[in-house]
Amino acid sequence: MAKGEDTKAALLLRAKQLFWTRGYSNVPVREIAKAAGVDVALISRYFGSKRGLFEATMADVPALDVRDLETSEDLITAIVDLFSSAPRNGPEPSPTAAILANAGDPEVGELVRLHYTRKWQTPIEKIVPDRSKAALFSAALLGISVAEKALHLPGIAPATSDAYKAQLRQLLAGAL
Amino acid sequence: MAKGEDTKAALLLRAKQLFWTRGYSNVPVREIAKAAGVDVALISRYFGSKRGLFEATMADVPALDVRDLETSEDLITAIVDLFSSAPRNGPEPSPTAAILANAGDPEVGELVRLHYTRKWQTPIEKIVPDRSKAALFSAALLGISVAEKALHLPGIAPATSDAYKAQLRQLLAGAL
DNA sequence: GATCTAAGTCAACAAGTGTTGACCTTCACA
DNA sequence: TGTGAAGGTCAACACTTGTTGACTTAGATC
Repeated sequence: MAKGEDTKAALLLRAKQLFWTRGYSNVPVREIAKAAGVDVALISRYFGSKRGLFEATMADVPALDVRDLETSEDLITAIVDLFSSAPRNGPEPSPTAAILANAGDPEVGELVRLHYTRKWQTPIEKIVPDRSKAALFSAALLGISVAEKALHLPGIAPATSDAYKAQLRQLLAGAL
Repeated sequence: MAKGEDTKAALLLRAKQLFWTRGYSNVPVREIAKAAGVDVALISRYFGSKRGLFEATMADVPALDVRDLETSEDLITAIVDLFSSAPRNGPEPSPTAAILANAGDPEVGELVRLHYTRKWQTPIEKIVPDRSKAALFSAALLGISVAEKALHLPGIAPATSDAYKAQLRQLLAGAL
């Protein structure tokens, strides 16, 4: 039973992998369907449209959880942990990559930017009341995450390294 | 005379404006030609192909000039100056925006990433010998520039403000 | 003025796009 | 066994894409 839910989930997973790495308009729906082992028409059936499928992938991204955090120091620790604990080569690519790949897209760019502010910047502002500082801080974080997980720039060490952690912590502390 | 050069320049300018904000594959060549007030076929004639035109826009970006810089302090000052002196609403969008909009593109992504390392990260490494630190530093810069010039995120003050400059300087200093 | 070349125009092409509607299959339930 | 719906398949649609080749125009050179 509930076979439909399985194909829905398969489509969603493949859509994340493709949309978030290559960008919304660079991925034909036929390719998503093929990767999911499913017919194209089912995308329209289950998600209404290609855009509907994309929206579903973004809706699936959890917001930064700051409920247990009090000070800026807590925030930095949490973020360094987050960066070093994230599954490095899992099947689901980083949502940060989604920003890089889609923020410029005329069709879904606005949606992506909205999700970024809602789920990342706004929570940070809860801990860092200075709006300008919080914006700068989260922007720097975005850059680092993007460079590491989407750009694959040379020179960025694995985030598990202690030396890297220390450098990251130092950079973040300087921003607050 | 040299009317051909004029249309070439017009095409290049419009291509920058469109490619760098919306991304390579989101911009049809017909739209570029229309914006330049020129026939589509001239893109193929003068630049060989759509991709050739894109490459021309990237080749036009100057590298970060670090010849007169010695210390990390010099570098920070130069960058803060660069950020606050850049024409904010000029016709040419920031090359940083080009990275955001195109780094994920399967067709031109590699080219864009190459330009980023060549023209931005490598010069920074000349001043900041620690490769890992330099990478983190330039990644943070990328994020800030992207957030300001391409994402238009809320909360990022105009870079001309003295308070913003001070915050930026502090963040950068923390990274080095 | 004739001639040659650079510059520009136009229509068409082949390929790929998202979406739809008609059809088939499977299976629980009466 | 018959019926209904849910899940899935297939071919076709209207549209947009980058590129090309044949054609026309403008300007300099002799």
